[in-house]
Amino acid sequence: MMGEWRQQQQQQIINQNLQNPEEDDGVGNGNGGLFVKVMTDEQMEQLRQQIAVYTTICDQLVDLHKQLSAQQDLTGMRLGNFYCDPFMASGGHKITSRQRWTPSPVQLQILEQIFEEGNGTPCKQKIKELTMELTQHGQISETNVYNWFQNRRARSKRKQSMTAQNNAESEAEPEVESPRDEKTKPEDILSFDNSALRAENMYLQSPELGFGNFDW
Amino acid sequence: MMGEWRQQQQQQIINQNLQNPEEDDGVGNGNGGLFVKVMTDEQMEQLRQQIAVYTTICDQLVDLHKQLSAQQDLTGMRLGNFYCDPFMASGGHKITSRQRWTPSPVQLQILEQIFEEGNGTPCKQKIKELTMELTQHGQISETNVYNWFQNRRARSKRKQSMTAQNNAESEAEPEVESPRDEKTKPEDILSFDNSALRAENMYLQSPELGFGNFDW
DNA sequence: TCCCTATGAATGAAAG
DNA sequence: CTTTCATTCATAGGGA
Repeated sequence: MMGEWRQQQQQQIINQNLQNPEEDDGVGNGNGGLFVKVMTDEQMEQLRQQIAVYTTICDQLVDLHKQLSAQQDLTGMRLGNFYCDPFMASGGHKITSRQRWTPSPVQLQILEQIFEEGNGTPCKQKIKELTMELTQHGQISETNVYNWFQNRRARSKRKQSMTAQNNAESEAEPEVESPRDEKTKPEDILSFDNSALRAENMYLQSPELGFGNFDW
Repeated sequence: MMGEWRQQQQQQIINQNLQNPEEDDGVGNGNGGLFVKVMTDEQMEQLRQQIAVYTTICDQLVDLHKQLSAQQDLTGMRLGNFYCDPFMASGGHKITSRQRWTPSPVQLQILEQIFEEGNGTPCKQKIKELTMELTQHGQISETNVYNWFQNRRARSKRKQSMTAQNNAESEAEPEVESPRDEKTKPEDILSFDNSALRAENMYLQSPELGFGNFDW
């Protein structure tokens, strides 16, 4: 049952944290791109483990939640959206003043995934479909989706050209500006499979979870 | 418990996260500790955010669970039976320690001067040049310059209209801003902080473990 | 220690 | 699509 949570798991988690403090020395100020960090295999492994721990935790929580909600899901509370419901105000105030759409974590995750899939500009039809799906996770309109993609793309682009722009004083421009989709990033040493993130909405719908795949 | 400090920051953190095509795994090989990875600041940031995403997910799941189980015991004893307690201090998880650029006096002076010159719109090219110049007076990136102008202009404008504020009437009601005390953070109904999590030191202590210890 | 203000940064939406 | 605007978030720094 839900009480099956292993405390030991916690212990284990905690034990994994014995990192190395130190490191920020010369790079204290955050100007992007010019500096690089160096990680040893060991550090990478540690990092990987920490993330794996999160994966596990999420997994278990999700499981727990499913059990719970299964045995009692008849109350007035909707479990689906635990993100901000635009109509429920806190402290009783401006119920309707939210003018700007704010993606819920789930929505964002989905959008991000679609975006990542490369198919740059989703056509009208797709947007419509997507909106349909996203609606299940909160208020959203097609315009929101459209704007989101527009912005996402524009910013992604800008950011990229900015990153590769740092030391380009000597050389004209390497290959910074490529006609390909921004789907391609310079080099992503650490690439997490966000399918695991999908898990967040899994507790709601998709029973299948992709927690095991952290193949980076 | 009177002067809590609200904190909500996950919302944003959750935002831009992964978007990388996965490629060489890099870490899987066990060729001894001599192998090192080089990461750019950007990549580091990305990693941070990815982890932060997990943190958030865990938080939310935990919260959801708590809501569920709490509901089982008794009824809405909590304020208004909101399933989410929007405000509540949390120990303050510094998941992402984003450093922020601070203009040096010289830089500021230069920027201010440019701004004064009226050319309100520093086109891209100019920004680039300006950045080049400013770099001689301290770390700075084009983004910084860009942001600076954006903010400078926006705030300048706002301040102006603020001064001309005539509708101090009680009924004017130009905007329906929250009646609760001014300083209270806006609705962060969305971000479930992990205070509850810590408060009961329940099953996990996820939030901090992820990043708190990994302060590279 | 706590709260407030100033301001760098993020981002939805709109204009161009 | 690209650039700009408006609003909001988050944090550094100051004051009591």
